[in-house]
Amino acid sequence: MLSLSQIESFIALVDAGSFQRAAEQLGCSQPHISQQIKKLEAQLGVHLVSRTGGGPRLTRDGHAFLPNARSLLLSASRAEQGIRERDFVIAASSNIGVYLLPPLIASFAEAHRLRQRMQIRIGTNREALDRARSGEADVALTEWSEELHGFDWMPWRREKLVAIVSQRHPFAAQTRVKKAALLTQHFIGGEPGTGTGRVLRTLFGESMSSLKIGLELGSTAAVKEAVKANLGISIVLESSVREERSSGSLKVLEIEEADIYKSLYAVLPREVPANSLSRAFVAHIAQA
Amino acid sequence: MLSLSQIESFIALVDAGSFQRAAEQLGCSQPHISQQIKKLEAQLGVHLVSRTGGGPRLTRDGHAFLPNARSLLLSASRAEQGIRERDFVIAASSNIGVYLLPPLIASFAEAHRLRQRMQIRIGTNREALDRARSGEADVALTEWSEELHGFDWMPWRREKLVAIVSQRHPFAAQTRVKKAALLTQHFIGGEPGTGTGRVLRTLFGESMSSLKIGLELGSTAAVKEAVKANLGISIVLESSVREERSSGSLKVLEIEEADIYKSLYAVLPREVPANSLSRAFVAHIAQA
DNA sequence: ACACGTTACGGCAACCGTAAGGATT
DNA sequence: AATCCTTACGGTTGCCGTAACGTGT
Repeated sequence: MLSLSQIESFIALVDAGSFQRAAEQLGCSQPHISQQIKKLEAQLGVHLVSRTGGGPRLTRDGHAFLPNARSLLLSASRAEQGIRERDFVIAASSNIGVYLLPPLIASFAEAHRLRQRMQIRIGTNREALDRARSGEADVALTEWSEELHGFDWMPWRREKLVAIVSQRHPFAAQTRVKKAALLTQHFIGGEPGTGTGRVLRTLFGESMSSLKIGLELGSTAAVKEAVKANLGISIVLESSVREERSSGSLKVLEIEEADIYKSLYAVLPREVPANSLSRAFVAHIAQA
Repeated sequence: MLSLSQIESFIALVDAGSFQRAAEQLGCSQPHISQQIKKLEAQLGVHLVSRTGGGPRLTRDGHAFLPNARSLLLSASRAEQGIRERDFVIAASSNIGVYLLPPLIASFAEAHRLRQRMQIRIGTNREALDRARSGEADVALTEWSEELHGFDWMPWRREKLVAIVSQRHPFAAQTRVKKAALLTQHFIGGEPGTGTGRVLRTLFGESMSSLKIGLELGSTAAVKEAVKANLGISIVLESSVREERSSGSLKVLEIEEADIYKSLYAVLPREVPANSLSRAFVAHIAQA
């Protein structure tokens, strides 16, 4: 196995033009350079430098090896650097990533004078969790969580859920709606596994089965469009319809008899130290 | 300083999916893998893998490091390979490279069943020597040589020198020319430092100064064209005008009173072992 | 209880320094 | 004689094995 310190000695020797100066350059003794080069030559099975007077001279083999040696040392330092300059990656469900994250990221980056670049990976809740699990992301922000060995998961916000209907819907004139009334309507579901189903289950309990789910769509954006087209009603995060509420393109109804909230979770590897950026980020969004 | 064997352990760990299998794969003990990874992590200042049950899992840092680690190991093996597959490089003066070398190379490659590729670097004699000296070439073939510390130089052929004149030249009808007659003609010189000057000096001795050198051109090809244009006469290697002699575009005259020859030299580093390809090549061209 | 990784420990080799010995100018 | 590299030598370090110990399923 080649050794990088031997390569380093070789490069230093070439650049310095003598064993002595190479030793000074690397801050070691001169015989050490001799040994390193000798080891390297033994390893490669060829002579790299000729020492026959008038200073060391690269042999043909040495010349052939030199560019490879340089690039090897370079990629080594790049590999070492790279790990400290890697981006900070947040995996989020689309709801969170689209509607909640942008301002949080902005304030976090400003508060921490962040020099690192940040990336957001938006996907389903499942994908976000998998990204944290596989190490592809530093932290996952999801709408539900589960026990994962080696991972901490903590709620960082409670988001209010509201019912939405189109302007032409019978409920459009109301600002509130009774729980029971929802059961009479065609219901449009969003991304499977967002946890909304769980919330509904706790909300409706036994009567859950009488809920008429007409459409199951892949994203909140799709759900909103379907509701605008008056295909049914839905329940979404309040913050995801802020825009439509003020423009009036959707009617937003508070659900009576029960404030229903969905907790949002942050998931990150347990071994991440308390003073890490990941933990700081979670702390930041939890208090924002 | 990063160590390649640590990187190797890391890659093996990732690929094998467990410390034990990585150890088997590398043929070492399992605790050794633990240590290597731990060292590597200490070196980088980050955790690369998380061991919290269910098999090792790459952390975010581990993921970021992985591609760099792979490429590092790859370039290391390439650097090691590369030196064994390097081309065999011959530096030659243009006369030799152009007029003598091609058939020699062909017969050498055939005789040795050469798997290596060969390269020829054609230049001046000075450049050829410098290329051998710097290690850019395995061997230099020149028309003269000098004492170089650490280098062997040996004559490998005596090439006959002949005078050339144009078809319209007064000497064109002759097949031989007297030494003294050359002094009456305008003389065209070739590449400076080819050694022809030295040959002429031994040929003419004291009368050298009466030689009328009209043109000093950069290459033998240029000299031949100038002679064809009847701008003067010249003295060149016999083998460099074989073509023109048979086509009649130049008249070739033997020089009377003295067979004049130029010795051709092979120069190669002294440390090159006797069983090397370089030595074999020199031996081959010397007896061809 | 079992599988898997870590820690503890010991022998041995390799590292890397100082000091002495060639070789070349 | 001076300069530069190599060789010789010794102390320390670190490698890498076996064996015992944690830890999580």
